[in-house]
Amino acid sequence: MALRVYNTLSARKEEFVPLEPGKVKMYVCGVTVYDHCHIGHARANVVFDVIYRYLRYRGMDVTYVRNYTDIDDKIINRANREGVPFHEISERFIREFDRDMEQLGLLLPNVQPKATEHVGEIISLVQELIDKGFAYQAGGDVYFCVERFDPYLKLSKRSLEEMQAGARIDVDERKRHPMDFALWKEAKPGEPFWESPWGRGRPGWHIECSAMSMKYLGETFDIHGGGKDLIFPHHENEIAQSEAATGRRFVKYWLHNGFVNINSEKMSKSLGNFFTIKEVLDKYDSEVLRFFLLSAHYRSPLDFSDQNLDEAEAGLARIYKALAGIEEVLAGETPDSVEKITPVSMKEAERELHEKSGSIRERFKEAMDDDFNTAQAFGNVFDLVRSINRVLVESTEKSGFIKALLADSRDKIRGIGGVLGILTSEPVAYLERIRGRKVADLPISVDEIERLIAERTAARKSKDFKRSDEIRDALLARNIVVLDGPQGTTWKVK
RNA sequence: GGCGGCGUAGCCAAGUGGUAAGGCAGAGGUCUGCAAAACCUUUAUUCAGCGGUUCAAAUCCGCUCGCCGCCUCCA
Repeated sequence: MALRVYNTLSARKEEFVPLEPGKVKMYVCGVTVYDHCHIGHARANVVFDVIYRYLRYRGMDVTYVRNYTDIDDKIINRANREGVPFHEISERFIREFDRDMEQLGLLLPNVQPKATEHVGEIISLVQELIDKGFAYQAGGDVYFCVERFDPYLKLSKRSLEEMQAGARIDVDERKRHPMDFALWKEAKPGEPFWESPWGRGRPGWHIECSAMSMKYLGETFDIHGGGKDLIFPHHENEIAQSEAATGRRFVKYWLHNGFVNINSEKMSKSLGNFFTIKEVLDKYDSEVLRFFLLSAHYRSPLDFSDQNLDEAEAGLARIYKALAGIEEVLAGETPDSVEKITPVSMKEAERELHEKSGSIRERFKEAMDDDFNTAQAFGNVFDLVRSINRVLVESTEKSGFIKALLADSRDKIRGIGGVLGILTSEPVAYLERIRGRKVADLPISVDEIERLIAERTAARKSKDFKRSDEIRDALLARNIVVLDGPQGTTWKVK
């Protein structure tokens, strides 16, 4: 079965055929480093991280490039506000970005180029556009001439007339057409600058991505990704600059992720309705956030709320609990491969698990091959989790076959988790980590809880259920739920 | 104003022509000293509404209502 991806350019799902068999060249727009990253940035980066992982899982050799735009008006504005050099701002937020992405468990791209380290390439590209008549100098600025590039707006599927009809576009008499955009900007006094054939200035926004993507991936490459809000103008302008310069198709597949919403409204800086990654990770485990971000299809809007995060936490815990249950049964054993064992007979639940475990990889591939349908993939995983739980409870005698079957299921779930960047922890450790995080917010210590539970266990032993229930109620009143099991009593935070 | 998207159970969310995945929450049962957890069963004759095409539609077409996005920096 073939991988199919939704291409913004054609507005339909297409079979994914890399330009060079077995090799994928992928560029994703990173961030302009002038502020902290919010959950919207987290989504974009997690989504493309999963796409990167999945392509590799599918056996492709992927070259993944993600840039830092480290020179831009916003960076300069912030630097002026704080009275520091612009690179102090960009360096600070590159560090912040790197830390956020590391905490989110992202794989590192192969190349993470910075705009300021590619000014030479940018200048050459601008010069080429001027030489070919697609750009013109106006004072110390250089503009791209949109009317000269016929396919302009093919990605966002609009026309120049439509764009101007209701739009508020800054009138700049130096531009030949109101939609012309800057490739190079003249430096105002006090602003950072590079020497160029047009005087001292800096790159415009957009040109850095054309220059860097083509430098590392070639004039034509497979995948270019980013948030939906980059379709216009950023990606549209990248197409114009790149294709005008090379005369060749720039990108084969354009992939765009949907927004994170707050109360159905786009999370954005200007609305002020955003949460930074750091804030959310103070409250939720990074795997919970990843699981949440992947619980909807990447192109759909995703509503961010505490309730939704709590539900994600509960869902992820369900998977981890099943894995913990398997570890408990195996008790460190490594059973033989399940294929090598022929059971004498199978109970209904075992037969079901055998079948579901046997088909899970195929179903995962099917879901992911359909435009990276992670939500569907989770459905399949939960389906398997239910079968695991059933066997854990119903098959009281854990034969070698059952152990092998459980170990096999565990390995497959972890394998899938690896592609999605979740389920990377030891189950018990994860569950304790989550619990510890919650208990830290309660006015009770782990020591005290365990002391009370020990007291209750003693009471139960002597059949003093009144005292035992008193303790349980007292703990419950402080949000601690007591769980009695065959192996003894455990507890969790409500 | 122009262009585009979305509307599936209490909530979240898959499903683009063949008769509604999954998660959370809820109810009943098994288990338990009683609970909880886990498991089992159960919760949408129906996919915003109204028409149309078809043997067959949540899925295709038209209209209406509601929500959102882009057109300005934005993942």
